Amino acid sequence: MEPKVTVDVVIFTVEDSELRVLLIKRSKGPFKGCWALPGGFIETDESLENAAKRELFEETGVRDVYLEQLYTFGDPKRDPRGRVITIAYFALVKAKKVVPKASSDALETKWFPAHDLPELAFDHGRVVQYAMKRLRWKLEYTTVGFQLLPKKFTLTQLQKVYEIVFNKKFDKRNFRKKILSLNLIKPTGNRTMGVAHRPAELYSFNMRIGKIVEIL
Amino acid sequence: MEPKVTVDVVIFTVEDSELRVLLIKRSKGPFKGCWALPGGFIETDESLENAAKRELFEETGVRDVYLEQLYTFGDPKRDPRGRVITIAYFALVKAKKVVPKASSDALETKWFPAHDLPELAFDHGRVVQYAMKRLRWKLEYTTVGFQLLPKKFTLTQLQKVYEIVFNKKFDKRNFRKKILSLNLIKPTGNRTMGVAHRPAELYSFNMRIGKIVEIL
DNA sequence: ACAAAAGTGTTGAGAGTACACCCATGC
DNA sequence: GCATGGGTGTACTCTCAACACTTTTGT
Repeated sequence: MEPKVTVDVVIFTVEDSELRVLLIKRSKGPFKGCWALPGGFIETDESLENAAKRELFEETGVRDVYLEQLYTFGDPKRDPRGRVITIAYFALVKAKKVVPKASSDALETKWFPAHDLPELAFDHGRVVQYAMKRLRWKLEYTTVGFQLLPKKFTLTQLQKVYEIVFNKKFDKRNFRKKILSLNLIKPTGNRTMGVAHRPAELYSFNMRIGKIVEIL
Repeated sequence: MEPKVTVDVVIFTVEDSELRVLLIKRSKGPFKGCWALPGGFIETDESLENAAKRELFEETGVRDVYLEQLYTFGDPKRDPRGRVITIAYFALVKAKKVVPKASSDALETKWFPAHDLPELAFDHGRVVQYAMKRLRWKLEYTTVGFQLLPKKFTLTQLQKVYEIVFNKKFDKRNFRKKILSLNLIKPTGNRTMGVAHRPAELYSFNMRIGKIVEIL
């Protein structure tokens, strides 16, 4: 008896000073009506990464975002239908690009605050916890954080992303000193406009979009 | 058409000042007669981790060693028989404990130097490369290194493990200062005996066997 | 003028790195 | 007594953390 294989994707974004996860309300199968991670069975002749990209696109309409394999969950009892193994991925998207859509699997698709999730189907609660641990690690030791921001961004926006993910404040001067010393971003010469205070310099990431650097 | 699912285990040890990987010579199926990682199909009602432990025990006769999930490889073309997804694990064992055995899958079981491997079946070459990257990382940021040593060990033995895995020399004084400042090990009061030079203090790991600590 | 966020330097503590000699034992 | 690995301290550099005020804009 062969097991079935699915991919599930933990899709993160930062919006309104909050870390959010995209969930779907299941329209069929076990846990019908329950919130769950977007995902589905892999197709023949489709690599695991492509399956994850396909699921991501079906739920959010975005392509070309940061995506990495997270962990494979295979407890024999994790799905009441029988043996189902899931390869979990995690993705970072820019909030504005996403148009959550309903699909054949989902009655509804919605962003939830990562720190206040509903009960999830299967072992998806554990999967999200694991993804958040990985996200913190990645933000600390690589440049994935830029994936959550638009092409041009202010240092304050960047700092906010870090503060939201780590759920703690950083010192403004130290943060800026550290970031600038890494030579990963450069000022564009443009500034924010129409704000009721001093305008901020807009920076851009030096690397080609999607390139992730380890900063150990 | 459901995919098949296997687990493969990259088993490392350190012996004779060398990092080694355990390989089997395949007795059947594709790549018959070729060297490959130990592994096999998962059984119904067996968790992924238990499947990996079972494979490890079948090939080496050891239990209760360090084992962690590495990555899942699922390229549609990785196995000529059809769609086979493999969940790779990596394990660290103490060389002396292992009695490589032949098994139903293997004509022969042998340790190979990690830096001089033969051509491997499937995509196992890539799997081993990935495992070595993870091993270096783990050794740098956690205490898994102790898994490769006997209960009592000298600081020089410990340093050798690090030098072998990283393939570079460390300064003796700095290494000892660093290790001792972490308070992970304590002197046992015993010393090496019968050596043609000054005997060395034997240390032991503070934590219960198998406990891994992050040292970020 | 006032509210609101942008921007900017210095100091002290701790960690990492480089480096050379004496010690205890077996033969 | 000599060969072999065991064991030890100091000085410099660099990174991280703590800390407060001035600037620019819109209203």
